Amino acid sequence: MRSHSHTASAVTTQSEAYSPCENCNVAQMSLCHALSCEELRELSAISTSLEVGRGVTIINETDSADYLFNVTAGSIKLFKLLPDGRRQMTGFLFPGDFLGIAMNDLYAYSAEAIEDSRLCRFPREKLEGLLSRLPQLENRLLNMVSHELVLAQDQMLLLGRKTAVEKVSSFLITLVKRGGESSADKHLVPLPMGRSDIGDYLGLTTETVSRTLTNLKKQKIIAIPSGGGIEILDQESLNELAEGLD
Amino acid sequence: MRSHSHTASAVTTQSEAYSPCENCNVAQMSLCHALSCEELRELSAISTSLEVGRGVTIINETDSADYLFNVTAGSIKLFKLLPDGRRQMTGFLFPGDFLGIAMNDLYAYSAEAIEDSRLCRFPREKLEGLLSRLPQLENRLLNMVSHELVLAQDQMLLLGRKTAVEKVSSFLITLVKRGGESSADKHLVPLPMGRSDIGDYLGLTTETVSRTLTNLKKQKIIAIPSGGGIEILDQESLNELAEGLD
DNA sequence: CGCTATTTTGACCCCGTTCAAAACTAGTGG
DNA sequence: CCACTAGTTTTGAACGGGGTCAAAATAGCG
Repeated sequence: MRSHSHTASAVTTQSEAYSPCENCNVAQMSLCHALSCEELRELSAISTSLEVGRGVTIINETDSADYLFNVTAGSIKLFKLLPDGRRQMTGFLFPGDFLGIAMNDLYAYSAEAIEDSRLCRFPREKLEGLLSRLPQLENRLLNMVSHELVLAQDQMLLLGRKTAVEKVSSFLITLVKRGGESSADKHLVPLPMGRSDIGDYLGLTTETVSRTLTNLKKQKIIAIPSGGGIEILDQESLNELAEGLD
Repeated sequence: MRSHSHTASAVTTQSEAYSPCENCNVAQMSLCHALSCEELRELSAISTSLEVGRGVTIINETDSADYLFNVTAGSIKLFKLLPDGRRQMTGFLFPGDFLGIAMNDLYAYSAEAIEDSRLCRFPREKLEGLLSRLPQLENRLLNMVSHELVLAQDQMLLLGRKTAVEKVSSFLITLVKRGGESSADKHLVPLPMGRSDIGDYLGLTTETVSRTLTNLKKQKIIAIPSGGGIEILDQESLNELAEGLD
């Protein structure tokens, strides 16, 4: 039905380098959080840093799940496909997030770089060996996965029960919350992904996302500056729209 | 808008008894899986067995998340609500499943017994103490949460991109897979929850669920015997319908 | 600037919702 | 065993939010 053919070049085009954990910019938010120096050394010993260009496929749904990843720069999209090409985004990842969750040793989703990105890669087998020896690390991973699960449940509520406006408003709000610290002006939200990606994340079509954004713009709740991103003009209204309070 | 007012009696009506872990019927599928005798003894020391009647609320979204639970008998529904009453089921639980995932020490969803059920309850604080001393247990929990996350992602695909027939067919198939071992005749699936619960799980209305089931019945793919449950007559067709292959 | 991909806008349509009523089902008590 | 009630499920008819298809506008880029 629809085609998403960016996956042409498969899992290649990845330049490797010695893992620079010492000056990692996301250590506080990533897997590595709350590890001792010694533990961090052990973890860094099994990790590889790699860069991927925009549009490059990092993992493929149903491929053998040999690695776990931690995003250190850029942004990544996760998605699942139906046989006829319909696509559902299961998440957008930013620095500090991890990916590679598996089911029966197979990846549960595909992942692709939205823009040029950098990742930290851990061989699953070696990491699991470490997990059994470093309870801190395992606990950290448990917390991260639990957090993911809670977000997934929020997304179910959104997908199953919210209207188009509510979906788009909710989406903008989560982006604001995420990029909170990083951006100087908290009200200008970067939008590295395209309308079609957003649609597939919210269970809408590209057209509906576009129409809804234009409506919000007409109501002076947001502004859409050329050059990408969305400016939040009326966060209060947006919050209410997101929860269906009018 | 809509009301779901079974929650009248809050978290009461729970008869407590000394935890009978020794003859637990779900030890192999639950948290307790893969623990040594000694570890099991420690776990059972902090657990309380409790029974809840049909319709009783076990936990409430946004309540302080003081306990984790393991279902040992019956069936439980998990859900989230929007301010105006719209409801999204985030899961149905059966013996062996656990609940109590939290976000900032608050439960992320409400839970209610679909039928008379039994649960094993663990105080979160004590359990977390155990986790740091029993890596086996923490690993087990990590695996269970990861599994939940994968299922949640499947559900996102369903909610965001599948049609009504595809949703209902997928739902029936997951029920078949779950109750696989327990039921003598694999083709008779028990349906303890009502149509409205199913609707709120699939992002549909009661009416659409009903209509879709009647259609499947007319096509001789399922049968709806009086006395509850659904009989799968043509699993092959159901599988194809679930993936949109026609 | 011209070429391509993405986004926006417009017109029409359909799947699932909504609203309403009828048919079941399960208790409860005479 | 039937009558009565209350809840749930099914069926029907009409509507509408978001999808589909198509074309115009805009952005990105060599």
